[in-house]
Amino acid sequence: MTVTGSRGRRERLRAETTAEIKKVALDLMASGGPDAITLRAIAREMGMTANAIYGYFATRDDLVTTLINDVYTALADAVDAAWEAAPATDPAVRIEAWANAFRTWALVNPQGFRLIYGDPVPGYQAPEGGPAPDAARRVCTGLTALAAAAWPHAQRLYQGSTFDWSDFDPGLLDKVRPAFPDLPPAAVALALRLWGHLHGLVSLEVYGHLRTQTASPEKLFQEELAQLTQTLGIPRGR
Amino acid sequence: MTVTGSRGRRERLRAETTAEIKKVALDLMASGGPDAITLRAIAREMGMTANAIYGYFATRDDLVTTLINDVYTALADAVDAAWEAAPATDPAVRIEAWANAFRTWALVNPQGFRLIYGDPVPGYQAPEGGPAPDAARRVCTGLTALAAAAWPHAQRLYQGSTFDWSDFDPGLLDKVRPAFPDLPPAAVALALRLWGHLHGLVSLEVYGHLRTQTASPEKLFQEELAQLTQTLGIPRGR
DNA sequence: ACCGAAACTTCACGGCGTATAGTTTCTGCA
DNA sequence: TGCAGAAACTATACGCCGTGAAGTTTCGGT
Repeated sequence: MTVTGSRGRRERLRAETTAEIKKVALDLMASGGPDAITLRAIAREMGMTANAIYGYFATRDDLVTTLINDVYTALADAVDAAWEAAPATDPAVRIEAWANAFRTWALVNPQGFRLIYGDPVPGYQAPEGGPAPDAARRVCTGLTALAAAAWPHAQRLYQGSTFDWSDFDPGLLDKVRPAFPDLPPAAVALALRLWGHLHGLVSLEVYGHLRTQTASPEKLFQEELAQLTQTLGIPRGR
Repeated sequence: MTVTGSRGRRERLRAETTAEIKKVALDLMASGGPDAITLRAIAREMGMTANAIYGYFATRDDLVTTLINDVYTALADAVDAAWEAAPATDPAVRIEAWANAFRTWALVNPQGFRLIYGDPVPGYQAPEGGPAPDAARRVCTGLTALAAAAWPHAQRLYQGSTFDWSDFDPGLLDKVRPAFPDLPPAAVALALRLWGHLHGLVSLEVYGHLRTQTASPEKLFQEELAQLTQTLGIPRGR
């Protein structure tokens, strides 16, 4: 009956319901794709009416934005964890760990990948600055860590390049430059190019465009990684 | 009043209406994204009832499949034309022409790119073997031409690789092997990897994921191409 | 005990794909 | 030339969707 106890109960119930809405939405997405995320289906699953959800999320797009944030954060956690777990002494292994974690997460959560990187849901309009700027930055920062690990060996590839700090988003640089003070602009460009390599193969695979052409996307991806570390000039072994 | 004249008229009207449906659908897509492709909106635009469209396409998905085919074919035409127009004597220029045509087409037709490579339309189910197998194969074959042009210089990168013909789709190989009889399996793997590189950067750009990080996706892409030809060991100039 | 807010329901609107049935219009043949 | 039949199209209906407005229930705080 204390003030905090009472208000705490209200808030706790509210938080629980919010969590259940998100959980049900993610379950629906996992089984039926992002398209299956509908307020009415969520409410049905929860034994409520669709309008009850408006007490927790202003619009469906708000809910979707929150989901994207959660899912994108989970992806960022996964790749960060893989990076941390790999030995800091072996850049090649670390880069491959990051990349394999990225691909594996995408294959395990294909609908989540679509939610983040594809057209999430019919008619969805992302908010200003993207639906999950923080998670996106975390992934980008992780990529920059790959680039930083590779940079001592790879910088020779960027002799003639003309990248400048002004080519990149200040918000990204705010996170990246303090973490890697010695890195030049070209290394950030390298990070984004790495992203392109990985994203391209993985998204072709997730969307089924590779399946029609090859039986072994896995082999393709591992070959990509092998060539990548080799091209960047990263020594293998400890 | 001849038999052929009469039947010709019917068929001509039918063909015209079919073409108008597709044109209106593509216009709607261009202005409102793939989501805007709805039978009711198309019919509204044409002064018809939505159900009238069922006389021309069995379901909405059938219409979408046809659209994907048309759009994918247009993309294939664009990249093929760029490839043909570039001098056969300079592989680096030819590869860059192909890649730039790919990116340019995607930036000019972002909604088309989404239609082909993303989740096309709410609830759309692609038919067996993909919506546009021929166009997809054409693009893949074009990529293999890039790989073939690069192969004499790049094959050293695939010394230890273990690719086999059985790793790839027979339907793809039927088109590719006659055209490039001397090419080993690893070269097809290279083609798919090239696809990944280009697709990754372009799709990140089209879906706005790069915009949040860099002001110059163009520079990034050109750098990618420069490194690509360099890595593959393709000599520049004639 | 009671007030007020929060949580939730009910009803309604317009949009969607599409199945069924009915209507108009045109073609080809006797 | 007239008419059967097919083709083109409309009307109506069903269940799905997001969402707004208004009404009802529930419950913590005084």
